[in-house]
Amino acid sequence: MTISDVAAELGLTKGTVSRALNDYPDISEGTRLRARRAAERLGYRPMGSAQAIRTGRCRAIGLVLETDEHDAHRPFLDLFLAGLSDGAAAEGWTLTVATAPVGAARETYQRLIDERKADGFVLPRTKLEDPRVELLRGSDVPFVLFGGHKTTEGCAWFDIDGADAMRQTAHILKDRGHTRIAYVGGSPDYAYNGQRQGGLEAGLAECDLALDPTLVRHGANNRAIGEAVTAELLDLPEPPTAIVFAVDRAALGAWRPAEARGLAVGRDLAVIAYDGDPEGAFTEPPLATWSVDWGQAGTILARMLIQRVLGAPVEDLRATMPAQFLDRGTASAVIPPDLLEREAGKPSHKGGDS
Amino acid sequence: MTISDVAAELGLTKGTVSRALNDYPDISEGTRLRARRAAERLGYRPMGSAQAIRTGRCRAIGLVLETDEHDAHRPFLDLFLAGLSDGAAAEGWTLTVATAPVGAARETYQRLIDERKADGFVLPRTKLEDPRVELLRGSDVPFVLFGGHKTTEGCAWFDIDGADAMRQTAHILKDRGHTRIAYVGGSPDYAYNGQRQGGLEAGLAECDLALDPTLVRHGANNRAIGEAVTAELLDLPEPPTAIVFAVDRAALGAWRPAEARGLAVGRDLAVIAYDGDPEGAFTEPPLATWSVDWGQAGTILARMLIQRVLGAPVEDLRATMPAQFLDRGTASAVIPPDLLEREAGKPSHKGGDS
DNA sequence: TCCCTTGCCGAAACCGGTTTCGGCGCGAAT
DNA sequence: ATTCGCGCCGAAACCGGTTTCGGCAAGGGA
Repeated sequence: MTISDVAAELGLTKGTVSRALNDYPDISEGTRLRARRAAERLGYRPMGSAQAIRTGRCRAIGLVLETDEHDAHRPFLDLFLAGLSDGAAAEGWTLTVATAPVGAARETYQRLIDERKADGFVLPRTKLEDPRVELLRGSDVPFVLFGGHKTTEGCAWFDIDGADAMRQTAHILKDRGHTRIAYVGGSPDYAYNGQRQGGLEAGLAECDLALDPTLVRHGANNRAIGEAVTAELLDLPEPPTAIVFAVDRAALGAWRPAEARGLAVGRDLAVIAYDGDPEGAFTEPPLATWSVDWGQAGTILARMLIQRVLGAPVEDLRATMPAQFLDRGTASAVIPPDLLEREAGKPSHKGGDS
Repeated sequence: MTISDVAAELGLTKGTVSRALNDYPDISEGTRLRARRAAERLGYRPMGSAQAIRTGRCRAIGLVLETDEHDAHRPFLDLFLAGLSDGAAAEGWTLTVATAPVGAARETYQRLIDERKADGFVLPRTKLEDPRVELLRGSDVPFVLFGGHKTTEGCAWFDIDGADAMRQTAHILKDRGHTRIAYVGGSPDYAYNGQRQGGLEAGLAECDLALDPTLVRHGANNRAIGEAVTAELLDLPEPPTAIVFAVDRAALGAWRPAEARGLAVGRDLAVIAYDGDPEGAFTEPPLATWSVDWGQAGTILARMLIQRVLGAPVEDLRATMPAQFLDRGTASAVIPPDLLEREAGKPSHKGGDS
């Protein structure tokens, strides 16, 4: 079923039908309707490749997933893909997905670009220094960043407002009596790390508190490192009463060292993290965390990229989305006010450790 | 950089260059080489859409992921995609991914077919009764099943040999002294369920054992149901000493009811499951399970689909791959031989339940 | 010498759309 | 009665490839 078939059915030329279906102004309303009905009735849909050749657009958004990073598991990949797919489908676009070892990503992008398998790209997990940005900018291919970058000049971007989440985290912990609050960051290659720490510091400042440098750690992006760092923090002469993790998977490592020191997470030690990893729902108590709506993020990114391909200026294509706080058990550790008053900087909950 | 540019560079016509690059027999070896070198040097790559319009193939394999089933999380989706992508890239193909609510999948397929965004489809998680099969067969679109189907006539398919895994499971448990072995199946809509149960029965038969119908349960495909079923089994007058789960996520529900009855998983109760879910590595003790190499499965499926699109008969496109046993802690519960001899069908490990 | 292969390439049609250009027919303005 | 403008559509070029067809030149056999 081609456009010529539709045209023959109507006694028109294919050019006219094409213009009718694409809402050209030099087509009478009657003809436009007849064409639309005939296309519908005959089940005609334009072949993507055929229009791509003339319009230069294949109406596909590209997504290259970099495999390798073994600690970077993706529990939300399906949701993210669903969001992207929905956003694309809403405009009649589709999704071209490829994977590449982190080193060889360049060739993968290049092939997709050269063969015109995608009109632009969504860049997930952008790093502060990200070779993909230079590559795409150099090839003059539209793209949208998902995450921060050292310079966003000339870039469209989308991000979750992790800074604000952490700012609110400070208030939450302050309201529950905490003053000695530790921060455990993730991988320093990504912008989220600085953003979340900065947000926490800003929030603490609003509470007339400061982030104690001795209570700050970095590079914890998995459970094992999370355990080590938690142990380190709890063994300080003045250990924190609350630990804020930049990454859920690191926070999952808080239990063992805490229990080994006679502390119950959620009662003696408050833990708040970020990501909304589903595993956090199965801990005891469940992990309080800031969850990200990956589906909606995908939809927004798809929409932004399509706008970008269609010519929207990058300045109009920048947005953030708030994370949502899941106020679960690990955040309910409260420092009683009376304790606060008489305490003088000493740990208030030294428990059953030897 | 189009083929005309390459032709101009060489003083040839684009038709000649096209034939040279596509190994037509009426091109001299010298010209073929010159064309190849020039294309390489100029960085020419044929635009996919342009060749699709004439050849009828866009060199893309389609994958539609059905969202909805909230219990069907996909911890291996990234690996599977990587495998598919690799297999596709090896032949110069790409991957078109879409998602759809399970009910509306039909329209999604139809759109991809009509717009020629894919030359064929990989059908993940095929069910015994699967409307996708009829749809694609009716539209005469090539596809490869990943999983069993009520009838594989006219279908290319690939599957993991879960039956053989379960057959071996029977031997493993028998060798460790177990005779009262329970089977907890997953969703009956899928072929794997019957395959795994059948494999277990076959293996038991080889050990001169039979699967006791009172120790068989069905429909456990998540942790909550796994807990309920485990509790039920352990409360039987003659409880099993080993439970075989068709699905890891159901097996994760074995711990709570076991501990509530004073039984330690891996010591008093053997558990063997299937899937290789990463969460199983973090239980105490870690879950013994049959793991599937999703990456390689994807690569094979991609290769098979491409062959199918290129005209290979379905009879040549059928294969299975073995699962690999991860002999971890939960399988090490052993029934001592002496106990076996003097016991008379009574539970040997009734523990601290009231 | 003539004819018939054979190897090799140019020319052009073709795929299924989009887009440009030109012209017909009609009503309104001069 | 022209002329002009405008609405509307046909005709044809065009996009970047693939594929078919025809023909030229060299070589071989009679």
